[in-house]
Amino acid sequence: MPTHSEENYIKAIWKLSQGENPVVTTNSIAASVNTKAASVSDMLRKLSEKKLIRYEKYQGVELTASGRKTALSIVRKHRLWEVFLVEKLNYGWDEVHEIAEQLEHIVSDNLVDRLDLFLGHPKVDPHGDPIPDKNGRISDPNGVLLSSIAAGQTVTMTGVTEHSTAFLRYLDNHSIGLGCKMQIEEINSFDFSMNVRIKGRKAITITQAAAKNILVKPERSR
Amino acid sequence: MPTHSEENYIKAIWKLSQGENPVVTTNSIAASVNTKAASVSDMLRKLSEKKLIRYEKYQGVELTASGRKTALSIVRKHRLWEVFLVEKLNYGWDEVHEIAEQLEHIVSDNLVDRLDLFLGHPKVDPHGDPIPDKNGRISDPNGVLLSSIAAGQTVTMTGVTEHSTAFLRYLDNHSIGLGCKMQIEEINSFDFSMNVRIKGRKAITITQAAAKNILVKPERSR
DNA sequence: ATATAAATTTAGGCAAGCCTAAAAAATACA
DNA sequence: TGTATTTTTTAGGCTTGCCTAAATTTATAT
Ligand SMILES: [Mn+2]
Ligand SMILES: [Mn+2]
Ligand SMILES: [Mn+2]
Ligand SMILES: [Mn+2]
Repeated sequence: MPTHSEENYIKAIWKLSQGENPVVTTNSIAASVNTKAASVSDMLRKLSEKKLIRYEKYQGVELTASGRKTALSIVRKHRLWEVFLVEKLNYGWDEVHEIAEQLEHIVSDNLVDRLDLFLGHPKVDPHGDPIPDKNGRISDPNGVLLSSIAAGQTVTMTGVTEHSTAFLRYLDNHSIGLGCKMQIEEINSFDFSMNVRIKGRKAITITQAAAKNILVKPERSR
Repeated sequence: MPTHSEENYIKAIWKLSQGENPVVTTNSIAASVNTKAASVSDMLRKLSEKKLIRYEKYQGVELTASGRKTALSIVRKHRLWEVFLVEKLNYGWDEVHEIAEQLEHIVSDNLVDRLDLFLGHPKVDPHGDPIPDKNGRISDPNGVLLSSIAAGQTVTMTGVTEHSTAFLRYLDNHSIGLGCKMQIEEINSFDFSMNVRIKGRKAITITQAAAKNILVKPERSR
């Protein structure tokens, strides 16, 4: 059984490996788990001995199959608990991360199964991130960046790529959330901000910075 | 903030102090938290420095007001999570202890408040144990031992004083649970076992050993 | 009152996780 | 291609929480 701390490292490595490059650096892990690079080196040696990562000194690190399985089990718990907090305890999607960060370490396979059932087998968490199944299978993030959509298209919001409280509150304040159906009316050619109309509301402007962090699914076109 | 381990010690000391003698011994704590007496001595020094306990070497230990408050906050979380597990996730009352033992350490006052609300402000946990309020006020255990009841009386079960899986399963197998209304038909003078009829079922025999661990409330007599 | 036994504390040590400072390797760049 | 910079690892140390063995205190029983 990995320790609380090992789990945090494994999850961090998994997250960092989701970008283009699956090989993860010591410094990026340190930033991610809020420690110093020296502590990361210690931990990498340990995780390597436990065969959870492949590790060559100075060459970065990659999860093994076993490490990936561990990571996905933690991600599954994290996201299911987030659903619980939002759906059952009425938390806002900007408030749940810290608590889920703790709850993800509760050890009981059976508990996860029952929680999943209680929540109705949700497919995504409150941020639109897919929830891995109990075998560690996870679907691809569903959507493309809003910033890549052309004027005239209609899209439905499916997720965010940035989870900061500031950004999520910003979306709340503009009443933008998962499932919003919106039409891109115009893209300002100066700053690439978008004029967007959300189904039956007055149009709003979304800066490109924001649009780069919003995932949407285009209306199936013909 | 107390650590995970400190919380377990504080809660153990509180539990042990609930008997007749509020002063708790090193060995009893060791047994309770599954460590050795030497480790307990270490921890007592530390808790004493933090003013959570009053501690005189060789003289046993007592919680301070601050320690008691800490203990009751953990107990509150433990019992609320047990209610959640039984009421919402359909666990049996014999299955929840280990998981609640972990969940009780999740840090978030707000979470506890919301959980309490979600559960409908329960007054007792699945074992009939009272749930402290957010200010650390806790009501007395509600009931007297079934073994102290005279033949002829009618009582309602309100709790158990033993939480082992074996005992709780034994009660399940006899369909004895919280809220059962039962009439003591006869007490066998040889072994003090009780013939008990549960409202509308055939009579069963409860050994004195079992009756000593069952809490009941006598029907208000005249 | 002693002697023995039991309970408790102290001494010394170990593993996990973290840290800072110094050394070493990799990379950038002139 | 060699030097400067950045990244990473190693060395040495600290705290927490645990352990065993030894010392000390308290309780029990002649
Ligand atoms: Mn975490
Ligand atoms: Mn999420
Ligand atoms: Mn616990
Ligand atoms: Mn309970």
